Amino acid sequence: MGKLLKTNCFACRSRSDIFNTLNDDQLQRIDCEKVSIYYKPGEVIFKQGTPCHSLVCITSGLVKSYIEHENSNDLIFSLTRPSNYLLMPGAFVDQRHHYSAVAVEETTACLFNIDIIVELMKANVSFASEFLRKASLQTVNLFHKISGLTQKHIYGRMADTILYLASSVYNNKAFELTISRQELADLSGMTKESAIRVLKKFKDEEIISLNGNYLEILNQSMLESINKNG
Amino acid sequence: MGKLLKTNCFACRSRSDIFNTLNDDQLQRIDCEKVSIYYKPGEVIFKQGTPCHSLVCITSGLVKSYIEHENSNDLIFSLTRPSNYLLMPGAFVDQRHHYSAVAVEETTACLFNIDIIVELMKANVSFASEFLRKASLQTVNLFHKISGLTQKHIYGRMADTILYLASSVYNNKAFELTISRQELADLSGMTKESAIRVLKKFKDEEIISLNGNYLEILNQSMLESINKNG
DNA sequence: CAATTACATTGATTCAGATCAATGTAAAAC
DNA sequence: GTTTTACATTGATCTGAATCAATGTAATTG
Repeated sequence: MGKLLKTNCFACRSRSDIFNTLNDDQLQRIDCEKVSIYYKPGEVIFKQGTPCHSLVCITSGLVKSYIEHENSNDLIFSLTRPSNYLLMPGAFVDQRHHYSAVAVEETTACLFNIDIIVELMKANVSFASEFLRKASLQTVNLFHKISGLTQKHIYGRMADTILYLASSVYNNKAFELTISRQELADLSGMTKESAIRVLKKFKDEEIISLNGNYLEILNQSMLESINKNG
Repeated sequence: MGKLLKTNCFACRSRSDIFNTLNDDQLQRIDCEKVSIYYKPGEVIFKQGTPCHSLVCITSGLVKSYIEHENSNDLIFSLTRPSNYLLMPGAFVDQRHHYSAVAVEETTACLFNIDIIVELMKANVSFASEFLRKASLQTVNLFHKISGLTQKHIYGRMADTILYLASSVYNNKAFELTISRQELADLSGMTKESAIRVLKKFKDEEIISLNGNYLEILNQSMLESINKNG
């Protein structure tokens, strides 16, 4: 599970902006300490319920973060691209992961021991407040997710997912999906069958075009309206 | 909306434990700066979408925190008792409240300007890390809430709510409800009518007793089992 | 290249829980 | 003490989305 890689924090193009607050000595410290790992699609980065040791920064690829349920579908609450890291609120509560993280595409990530991160937060106030800012952003996003899941119907939820993919994951109105229909469903809090039916409806109404995994938003404003009202 | 009260942080019996990390000078600072307010049941403490200026510490009473939806029911994600404060992730993101807070019982609260809180976090590492710990706990609780809302049926969700009320709100297996049936429903992510029907079923099955607003848990283990599996 | 395996699609059916519609109850206001 | 108003309860009906059941399609494997 994961192949070791050689990397350098100073030259890193996928460095998370929270590390910009560190001075050279501090950056040196995490550079020495870090472990860089390669994951194949489908490989587990960490699993819900397990002890939480490391801060994970994604340096290439795509990762899904999801809440696991015993006899029910997973709920993906976030897809993470390079320069972002996987937040671990459990690190400050019960030292357990409260969700699972799995590579969706080929992924590389740097792991930093959480004790060193805590140490740096104590030594560097800007680093700590940047960290709190990111943690708060995640919480705000969770409020948004709860809101969507409880208030909206499947059409609105899928519209939200498509807009999220275009704006935050593939950064384009047209993209080749690297996630499955099941994952599209898990992102939208519905079953695979419902996801397929909703996508078909959007296609029939020429809101999107979809051929295999190639998706293009044809009517953005309609999609936004469905997201808001449906 | 709210009557001014005279209080003292040093002698306060309802002081949040995050303030225990402060030295006397720092405590003096927040004591001088704070504003203490009385709220009647139903009064708004802050409203979703409005600018976020203050950290709110509850010193007596009970407060509901809920996500508002335009044409749909509210979703209460937390009830807050004294010694706890209302977290405001928006303060570090977009300076907006992402949920509303309303007094359920007669409530008093102390408001601290967020700038002073941020200043103290910079001056006092323990205070900052205690703050991050509380924020992380809230996030973990939100994961739990999402999980329950998407995975469980109404019986499991109401069982969760009753157990939450007994363990974290009224601190007793038997209690006089100070929240309405609608609020019970908003806590459990269902309609008022469904909440009433579920409560009736629990009563018929002698899992709880319920007379008016007096609720008693008769079969705790059954309730836990429904919470887990239903 | 046939066979296995994983993923995608479509239709038929079911059901949990919402909505709609009264009616009951009790506290507060005049 | 009657009226108003808010909250609680119950039953009937409806419906969105899940589940169940095939079948289709494409990629991988021996």
